[in-house]
Amino acid sequence: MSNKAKRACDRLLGKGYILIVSEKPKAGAAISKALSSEVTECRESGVPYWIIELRGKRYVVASTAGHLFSLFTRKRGFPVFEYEWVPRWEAERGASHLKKFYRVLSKLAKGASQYINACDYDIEGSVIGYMIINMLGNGSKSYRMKYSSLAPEELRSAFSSLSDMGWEMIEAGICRHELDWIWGINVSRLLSWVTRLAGEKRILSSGRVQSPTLTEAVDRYIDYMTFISTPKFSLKVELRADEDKISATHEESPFDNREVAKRKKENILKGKKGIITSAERSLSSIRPPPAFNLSELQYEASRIFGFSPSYTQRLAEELYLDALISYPRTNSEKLPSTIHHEKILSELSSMENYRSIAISILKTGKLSPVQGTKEDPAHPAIYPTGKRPSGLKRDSYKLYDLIARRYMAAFMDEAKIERVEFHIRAGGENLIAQAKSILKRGWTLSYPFSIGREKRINVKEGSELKVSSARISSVLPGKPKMHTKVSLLKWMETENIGTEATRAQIIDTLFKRGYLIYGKDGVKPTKLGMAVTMFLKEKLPDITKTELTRQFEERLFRIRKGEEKREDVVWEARRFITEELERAVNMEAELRDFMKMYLRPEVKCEFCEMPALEGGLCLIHHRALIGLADAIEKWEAAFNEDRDKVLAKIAKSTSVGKAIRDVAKGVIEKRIIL
DNA sequence: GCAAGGTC
Ligand SMILES: [Zn+2]
Repeated sequence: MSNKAKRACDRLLGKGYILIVSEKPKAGAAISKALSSEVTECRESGVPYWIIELRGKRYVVASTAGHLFSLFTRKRGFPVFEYEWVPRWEAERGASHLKKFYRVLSKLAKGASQYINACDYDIEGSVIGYMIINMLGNGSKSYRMKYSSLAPEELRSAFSSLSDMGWEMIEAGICRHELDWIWGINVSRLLSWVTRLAGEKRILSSGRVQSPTLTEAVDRYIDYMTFISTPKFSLKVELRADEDKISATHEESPFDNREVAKRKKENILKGKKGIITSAERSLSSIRPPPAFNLSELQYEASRIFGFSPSYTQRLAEELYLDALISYPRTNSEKLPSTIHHEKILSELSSMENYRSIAISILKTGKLSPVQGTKEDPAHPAIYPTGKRPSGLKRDSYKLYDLIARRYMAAFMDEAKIERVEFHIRAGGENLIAQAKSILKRGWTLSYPFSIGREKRINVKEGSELKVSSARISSVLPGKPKMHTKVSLLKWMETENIGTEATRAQIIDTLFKRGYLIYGKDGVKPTKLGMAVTMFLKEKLPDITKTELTRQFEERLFRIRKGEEKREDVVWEARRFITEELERAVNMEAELRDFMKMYLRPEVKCEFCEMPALEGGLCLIHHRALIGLADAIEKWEAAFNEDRDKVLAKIAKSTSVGKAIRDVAKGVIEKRIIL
């Protein structure tokens, strides 16, 4: 910025103004542009602000970059409840970029005659704006501007109907910060302390969101390791009709008993031939999926490209800052009509890859995209802005393409699929073969990632078939999948803990702390992760439950409605945590020994490195032994074989959990008894 | 140093 322009900005500021505080530079730019056609853009140390005149009054639209202040304590040890709001750049490593925002906002806030909090209209936005006005301002009157998208007409109407600051929402927001801080800092310190007593010096952490997530990963791992169920037997038959190969399944498959399956198989092989007795056709329509919210984008990018959730988030944030896509940290699956779809689509139509699709949408004349059910108080679903991407790295372009295609798909027709179920009679047995064909591609022309393959079978009623082969395989229904980063993220979403902006980050924290690692089947806990989880479960059971978040939300909601006071809620949390921690400290030796047992067990499990708890087994192998004892008779009946043979089968089966195989081997080798 | 929550 030239010195001349800078002087012009300073001169305008000298004449007095009302300060509008926005949450991010993009929002500030949008607000100033919506309110006036003559905007003076100013910049100090790289931080932009905008000056406009409206009906004889001067306004300065300024911006922060999220939270400028956070809770901080100087005190060591626990319990600790002495905290204060401080500028983040002073207190946090890695927050130095906020110093320039702090300086510009300090200067602008001092000279303002009034304030308008125009941060996102949600609980955090209320705190962000309030803190800036309260900590940096001069005490002048303040107002709230409420909008749920950056559409100019909405911003204009929000500006013309300002409300009071919304103190209840601010109080609820501050309370959220305090409760998370009190729980998180105190329990983290307790954990670190106990671990130090147990002879290991490390910084550990626990929190309302991360701890239930860790527990979920551990629980799933244990389920996976100890999985066994009653086997069933599928009977698959390969047939031929001239050129065509047809895969069919016995209509009673899977069978409970292998002998029964064997008899049927022999009947079919003996019969040698089959005949199509009937063909049932069914049509189904598949509606286009709605435009992405962040977690669906993370899910699909993981499924289709193998991107981790935090990688996807980083790429999406870069695309957003390049103005190629809209705000990505949204929960919304809705595309409101205030977005200029026609303009975006015609811009997309100038891009080679999207031309024919975008043109065909525009030709229909009705631009009413599918709407999803999920909502967001401050942002719509993710959509391309229409700006042409150039010079993007490969992965960034892949993600952009996914977003653009998903956006266009929302405007397109349903896809139509025909399924045919062929009934086959062979050797006196009834078989079924499934065919699937796509009658109309519809939206899948734009978003071809979720329709599946066609499976055509060119036969009709009365066609004769030859039996080529038949195969029995045992299956174990209900095998759990180990978590991946993205399935953990989905779990957090369904449990409604964390936010779009933080979930991927929090999962990465669990890895950074050394609680979780990636094994070949997915996410698994380390020894430390297991120790922390068991400690929390056994010694502080209330903290690992998502129930805590539910109670949190209820109390915060009551504060928002003015039915409860922040001080009372914080005081209660403080009393509760004091009691819990005092109780813990009184059992110092017990806690230390518990942690020691998990970190450096004196007596190890017969089969692994974990501590032996009962009968020489760790909790996982103990549970596996019980599972095996439960299942063994059903296996004997299903295979119609004696115990030794069945145990040998289980010890080799890759369908049961590893801990089940371990204990089966142990029983065979007479290291343990069943 | 530890939380969870914003955004660069
Ligand atoms: Zn074990």
